Amino acid sequence: MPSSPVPSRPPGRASSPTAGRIRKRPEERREEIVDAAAAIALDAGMERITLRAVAERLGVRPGLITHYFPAAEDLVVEAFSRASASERELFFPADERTPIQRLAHFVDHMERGLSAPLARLWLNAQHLSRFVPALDAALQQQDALDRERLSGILADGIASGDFAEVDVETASQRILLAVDGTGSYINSSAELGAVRRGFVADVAEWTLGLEPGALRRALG
Amino acid sequence: MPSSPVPSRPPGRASSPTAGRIRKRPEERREEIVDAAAAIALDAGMERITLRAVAERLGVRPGLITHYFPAAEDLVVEAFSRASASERELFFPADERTPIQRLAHFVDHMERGLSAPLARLWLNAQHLSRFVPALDAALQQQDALDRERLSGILADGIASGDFAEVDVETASQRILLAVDGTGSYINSSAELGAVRRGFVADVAEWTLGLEPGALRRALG
DNA sequence: CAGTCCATTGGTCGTATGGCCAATAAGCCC
DNA sequence: GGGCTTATTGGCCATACGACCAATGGACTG
Repeated sequence: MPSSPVPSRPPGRASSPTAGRIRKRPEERREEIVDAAAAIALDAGMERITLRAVAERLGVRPGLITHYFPAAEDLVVEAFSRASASERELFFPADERTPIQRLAHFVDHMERGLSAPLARLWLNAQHLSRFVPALDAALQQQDALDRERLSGILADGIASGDFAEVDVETASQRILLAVDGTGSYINSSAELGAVRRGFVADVAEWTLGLEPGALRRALG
Repeated sequence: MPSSPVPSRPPGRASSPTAGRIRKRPEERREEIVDAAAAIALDAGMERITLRAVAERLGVRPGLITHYFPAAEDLVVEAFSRASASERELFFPADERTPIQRLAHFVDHMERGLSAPLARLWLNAQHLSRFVPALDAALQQQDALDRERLSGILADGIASGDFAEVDVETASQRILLAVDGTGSYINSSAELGAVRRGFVADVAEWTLGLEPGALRRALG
């Protein structure tokens, strides 16, 4: 995710103490920092976003991170939003399939565990927002975006007659509640049973008036 | 929760540097420590269980906590198990009501938000178990106990004809998945809408073949 | 080419953590 | 009552964190 994996250091040895100083445009550097923090959040957890960790990943001194984010907490929040937004695209492909196929893709993506990093991040943020009000706000925002996307699919499906004429807002909230319920086990080492694996699909079919198995069959 | 809130210090001023040294039976002291840690976990979060915080709550020196828990992490795990187990009793009253009433009580207890501390603790543990394998194990154990309790109610209800003849294991897992989904919003400042508030009841009624509203009516 | 701005560095400070250890004293046993 | 076990203390250490600041030097402007 970081736009430049490691800043190319001029001659000298790899970690030469006299390593060259690379000056970048503020916007570019800021992007780099947020990207690095988002990457850390995804694969090590948000509490691992420290000035030192981010700086090291970028081959830069910790003070520089402080320069861009005087309050480290703000970086954490921004990193979450970025990581969350970028992962969302994997869930909701912007192609032109039918509503039921798009919903099936969404459900399937999760049953296969392809969203594990995002699920972990989500759980992480849900807990951490207990201590970081700004993160709570960012979480609500990202949640609203998800609900919006899902509601769009559901509305299309109801219009096309694929789904029963249920309240879109209720249905999307229920499905996302099922997603959260399933996701809350993401860090568990227990084997994933059929009930948990199929919960989102079951809830979706129940609340949308589909016959059991309809989503799985829609994958084609 | 701590059996003795603050150890009575002999004469002298409250925080006298020459405060008396109180020697307790190891088992008793150990209980005290776990209780204090559990209390901290419930109202401040498990990451706030530190040697110093626990020691201060007991009016004792941090080194004493280390004496009983050479690895602080073990205290965290034990504190979680204790807090979780003690809160469980509030959910599953051991009285002699009908299955549907017991289930209704369980659902109602949550809709009213009476289980907020436990929900927060649960979310806390679900996230933290990512980094603490022993906590993951404890979490699975507590989860199994919950499922056992709930399954007992469901089995009774099916036997009595109150619930449809569904698979008990599937039903209890689904209901607890709904609980987890709802609980994942416990730290959100967003107002709790009707959909989220009623999700557990809706899922329970759906999966147990009850008519909508049956649980709410069973409260009497 | 000289001057200015500010991105970047290197270093320091205060705080908090878990862990370790020797000294102390409380209470039990003989 | 004397001695022994060990619960408890007080102190120290290494580490990691966020924050702050003066000095440096890269790049742009005139």
